[in-house]
Amino acid sequence: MPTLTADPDLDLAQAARLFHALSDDTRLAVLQMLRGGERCVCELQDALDAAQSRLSFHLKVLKEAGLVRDRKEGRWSYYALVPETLGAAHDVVRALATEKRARSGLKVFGACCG
Amino acid sequence: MPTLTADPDLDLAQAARLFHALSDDTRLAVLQMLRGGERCVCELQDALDAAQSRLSFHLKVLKEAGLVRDRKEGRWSYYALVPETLGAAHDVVRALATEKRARSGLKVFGACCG
DNA sequence: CCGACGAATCAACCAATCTTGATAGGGATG
DNA sequence: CATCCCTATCAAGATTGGTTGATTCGTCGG
Repeated sequence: MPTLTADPDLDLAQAARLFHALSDDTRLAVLQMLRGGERCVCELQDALDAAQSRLSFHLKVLKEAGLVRDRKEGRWSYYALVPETLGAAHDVVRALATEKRARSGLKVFGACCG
Repeated sequence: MPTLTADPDLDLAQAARLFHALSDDTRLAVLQMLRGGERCVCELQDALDAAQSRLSFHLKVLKEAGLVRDRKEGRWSYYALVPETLGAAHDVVRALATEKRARSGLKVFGACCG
């Protein structure tokens, strides 16, 4: 679902949600771990030593942002990266870093800033 | 100051701060505007129609994150992007999107997850 | 020197987000 | 079925973040 539109007038609201999901130490640590492949919740718990419900909360945030997906197997849950969404974030950042057509010759200024 | 270390064990705390600065509509709109080049505060105010102190607050957040720099000229302040910082954000996202060396042959599992 | 203007800062308030501990559900195991 | 394990969810409190309006500060014009 998190499909960001291309360069011109990208969906800023959507991008903001995405960056919010990325704006937390614990969540970034989770993503970092998942770079190595799918992980079970308990592995993450061990590695990050985060309280169970805390980790669960952050996983939910990541999932709702579309950054990870989960899969249940028996009594375990496994989480993995969703590369497309990271790709989308990547695109937004790149777009922002890219200069837009310079301001047109005639001044677009408002009433101020002689 | 916002120098993120390269791929292995990137500075997650720093990255989190960066993404936090990016996680707000108004701030993204500001950055978006600045893609067109340096802008005076009053221009931003007009374009985004944000209350003066509100905008000032967000500009401060962006500045503290190193995403923009400011320059005073007479009674006006001009803000512009700091491309390096966006570059850093870009790198972090790319790193996260990049698979790390697969997990070693022997299982690194903790006490759980048969 | 005085008043107007552009911008930053402050204090107060409200809203969103995180953390914690408790509880509940679903699957395995005996 | 009784129980244990793994995970999700919930409610409560603490923390952080954003908005608003007022005040302050520096600069310019008269």
